[in-house]
Order: sequence, then structure tokens, then C-alpha cells
Amino acid sequence: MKFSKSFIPTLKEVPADAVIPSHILMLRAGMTRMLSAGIYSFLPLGYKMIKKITKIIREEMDAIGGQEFHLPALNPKEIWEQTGRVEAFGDTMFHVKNRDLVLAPTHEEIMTYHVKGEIKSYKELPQIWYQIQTKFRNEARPRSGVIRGRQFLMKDAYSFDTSFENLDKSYQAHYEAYRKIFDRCGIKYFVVGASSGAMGGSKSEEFMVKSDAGEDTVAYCEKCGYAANIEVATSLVEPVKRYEESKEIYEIHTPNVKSIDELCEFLNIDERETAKSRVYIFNDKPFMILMNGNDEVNETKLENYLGGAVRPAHPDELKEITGADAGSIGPIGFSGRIIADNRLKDGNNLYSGANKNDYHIGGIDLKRDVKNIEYADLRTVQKGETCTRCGAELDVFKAIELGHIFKLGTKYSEALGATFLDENGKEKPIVMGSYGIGVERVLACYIEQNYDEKGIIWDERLKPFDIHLLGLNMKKEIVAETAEKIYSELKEKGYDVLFDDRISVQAGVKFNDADLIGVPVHVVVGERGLKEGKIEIKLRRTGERFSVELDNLYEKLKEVVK
RNA sequence: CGGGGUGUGGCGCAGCCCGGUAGCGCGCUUCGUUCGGGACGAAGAGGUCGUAGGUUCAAAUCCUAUCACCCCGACCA
Repeated sequence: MKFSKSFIPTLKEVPADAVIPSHILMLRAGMTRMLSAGIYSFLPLGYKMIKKITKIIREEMDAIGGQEFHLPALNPKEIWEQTGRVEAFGDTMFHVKNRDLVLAPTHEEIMTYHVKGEIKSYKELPQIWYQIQTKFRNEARPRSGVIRGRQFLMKDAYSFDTSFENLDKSYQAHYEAYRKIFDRCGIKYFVVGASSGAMGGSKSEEFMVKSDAGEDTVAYCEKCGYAANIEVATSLVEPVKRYEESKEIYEIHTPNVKSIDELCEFLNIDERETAKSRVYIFNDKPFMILMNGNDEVNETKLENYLGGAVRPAHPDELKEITGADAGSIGPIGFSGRIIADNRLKDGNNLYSGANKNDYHIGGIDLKRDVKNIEYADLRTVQKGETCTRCGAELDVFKAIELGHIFKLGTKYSEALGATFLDENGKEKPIVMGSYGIGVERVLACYIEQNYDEKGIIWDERLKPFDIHLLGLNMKKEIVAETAEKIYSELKEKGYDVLFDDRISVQAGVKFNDADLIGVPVHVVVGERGLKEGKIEIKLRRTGERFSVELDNLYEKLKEVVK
């Protein structure tokens, strides 16, 4: 393709609204433009990359027996009401104003709807159905360019099986396909155990890329490879001590002591000797959570334990429920359900709030003083804690979710009545899995991992062109003629070539645009080299460059272009 | 949704505090010179100063409302 005829509007300056490297570079390289917050247009170069990525995805999905669909983005609201997800999505779902339609944020319902209508026998299962389609989510705050948009491309696949054992097979097939897809895209990623959240279902894993621009936090053990979303991650921490002798409960006047740190300082004690109380509401009823010291409540773990959504009590509710404000709340005298983190198990001689402002209580023995106490793992793992598998130190960092695979089970098939008859003529709900990949995120994450101060660095496995050919001074006949000749010969040999044939553009501009766009191999035709009959080849990633005789050019390119 | 910030030519910005009719760099057009790492000179084109009200003889500038966008947080199948 000739640059002079192409629409590749590169930018010299950094657009003010872009912050993260991938966003800046996609704008600067002329791949995307923003239309509105979280809504992006893909320009020819950007869309070309999207097509390359979706081609890889299609090949690997087809390889595991996937069949491609194209479902409507506009869905009847009624179907979504049957699974309760209009409410579950809430404001995240876009609603059409002048008809009872919604814009689909995912497609479990619609796929299940079609299964229900057509698949009736175990003989027709399993099935893997997928599509690559635009999804709509009314994100409260779109950010990081294409990484979190209100409209985005997603490859979503659904598996339909006769049993949970067979679901395992479909799930595993997707797991392996995903590894191949991300490997082929040249992305450095890792897989973490995750929470299924409001999707429902049992097991789920996320394919993650480490990045400060990420919105998920993961715990990772470099030594043994343990990786988990912070929502479900666990670590080994020392439990509180149980002293031989339990003191009696006593009240302490603690004016203006609110936080655990203030309490520790005031009483000159260690935070491990304290139990922090938080009040949550579950099913409209208040209950108390006890954490050791400054340990943070992990609300996802809490919700998984309780089996439903919780919310922290409001400040005014606190007063009504406990008689005290946050900072002075504790288990003694609290009448509701009390769940403590495992770390506090059977602890004694502990300090906590007195449910009376400016007072705390010492000498608490959870075993003796808190009847019906429950214990659960409710902590949020912190950096530097001990890996449960190998004992090494855990790292905790931000990551971007590229893909997510779920074992859904029968949640949707039951809600929508998608059943089949088994070998014994017995009606059973179809067992489902669901598997997503954020297509733009693959693009953005690749760039996040492969750029330098000059621009993007594409990989041989994922690149917009095979060769970027630069004709430096196209006003010189010898340069123009040679470059044109090389261009047509390269095309003949089957290379996809971007030929910078612009006449009134300085050499420096061409070099900089080439570095910005980041095709792996640059071929430079200039007057200087031609005087000695030579062409220059430059490798974008290493910056390495070498001159070759015109006669040896194609030979050399065979080595260099993979 | 809470906090902070920004809206001035295609892009990046100054001007606003202290009101007087809009400027700089890049880009764009034309001509000439230059020609291997974002050239130089000359001449040009291009702006309802986000929008709507208000104050004033006069508003980019002051006041009110509103919209959009960015950042931090909350939220996030």
C-alpha cells in the first residue's frame, strides 16, 4: 500500500486526553480516534490490526469446533428479564428509549434462547457457539482509551454440554485455545483464579496482563506460579495468639480514638491484639464482621461466603444498630450475626470497640464472649505475605483482564428452560460455559508491552505489514525508480508492504513515522546508499541496521521477515 | 455518583486574575531553496473563544446555569 494514497493520520504531538502509552500510540499512529467518552472509531490501520487479531481468534476457536454466529446487539428486554439480569446489570445496561429493547452487554441469554428452540437431544450435544461482536455497557467512567469503553468488540463463546464432566472438557478446550490465541498475539500474560461475580457459575479463570493501567488487582507468586484475583486470593498469615489465661472484660475510656492505629498508640498495644468491626447489611439485616488489626474486608469473599450481595451500613444506620459511630463498634453487646476472619479464630485478650462512643473493651475472648461466632476467610491479601503453596513472598499488582472463562452450569438454561432429553429420556437442563475475550484489549495490551520512546514495536506474529519500504527523496529519479521497482517486486513475492512514497515529505518525517507505526522490518531506499548500489534494512525492535547489495535484498529479507 | 481539572482555528497551548473586539508553535495552501532522523524563507487560508442566559457603553475575560471531556475514587457480567 502506498502511503501517499493511505489514510494514516499520524500525530507528532501527544493528544491531551490520552494518558497511557497504548492510548497515546494508537492515536499517534493513526489507528483510532475518539468519538465520545469511551467510544472509538477505528481507522484503517487500527481496523487492520483488529482484523488480524480476530483472524487468530477465529482460527483457534474453529480449531476446537467452535461455530461462528452473528447475533443482534439489539435485544428484547423481556429475555433479559427472565434471567433477572436487567436488574443485575442495572445502570450498566443501555436501554432503548422508544422501544422495549436493550443493547446487549453480553449474550448468554440470546445464545441460550437459540439453544432452547433447537437443541432437544443429548445426541446434538456438545456445541460450541461463538461470535465476535460489539457489546454495549454504560460504564460509569470509561478510561484508558480502548481498554474500558462503552462500546467494545468481544469474542464471546458459549459451550453446551450434557453434564458437568463434559463441561470440564469444553472448558479445558477453551483454556488451551486461549493460551494459543494470546501466544500467537505475542502477549505476555498469566492466568488467575477468579470470582464468577454476578455471572453465576462455579469455576472461572481470567487471562491477565500486568499493567498499572489495569483495573483488577492480582496476587502472584513468582516462585510457584500461584496467581489469583485479589477478590479470591489467599495467603498464609499468622493467626492471633490464644493466651493460656483469658482476662476479664473491661471497659477503657478512649477519647477521640477512632482508628486501629490510634487505638494501638493510645494503649501501646500491637494491632494483632485488636479486632476491627465493620457492619454490613445482607438481606436487609445487619451483621458484624471482625477483622484482625488493619486487615481489610474482602467484600467478594464475604459475598461468596454468604451467597448474596452485601453493602456496608451507612453511618446513621451504624448508630442505630450499635449505638456508636464507626471507630467505637465491637462484638460485645452486638445482638446480630457475627462473622470473624479466620485469623482471629479463638483469639482472646483482644481489644475492640464498646458500642459506646469514646470507649473500647479489653480482655475479649471470642470463644468465651461471642456466642455463635462464625469464622471465614475474609481477608484481602497484601503484598509480601506468604504464598499458601510454596511459602515464597506474594506480589500484588494491577492487571488488565484480557479474557475470562466461566463454568456457568445451569443458571441460564434453567432460567430460560433450555433442556434436553438424555439417554433415558429424562429432561435435564443443558450445562453451559461462557468464554470472553476483549478484542481491543488484546491490541492495547500488546502495545502496552511493546513500545519505546519512538513508537509501537510490532512482532513478527502480529504486525500491520510485513515490510515498511521508505523511498527517502522521491524527487530524485534514481530513488523513485528503485523504490517503485522494489515495491512492485516485494508485492509480487507476496509481502504486504507499506511504501512511503510521499514526495514532499522530509526523510526525518518518514523515519519517525516508520518508527511510530512500528512495522518490524524497514527497507530504506536513499540516494546515499544507492550511490554504492546499496539498500538499507532496519529492524524496528533492536534498531539494528545493515546495508545490502540490491541483488541480495530479497535473499536477506527472506531471513529477516518471518 | 463523590473529589479535582479543562473547554480558545485540525493538534498542542497562551491570553482570563486586572473587561477594550484574539495570539503563539505544529499542521494546511502557494512559490523558491533544501533533501538520510520531524528543514529554511516569503506569501496565504482557517476561530460563533463549549452552549444558554445575565452584568456592562463594551465580555474569551466578571456572574449564573448547563453540556462535554480528562484525572483520582466509588462502581464494574
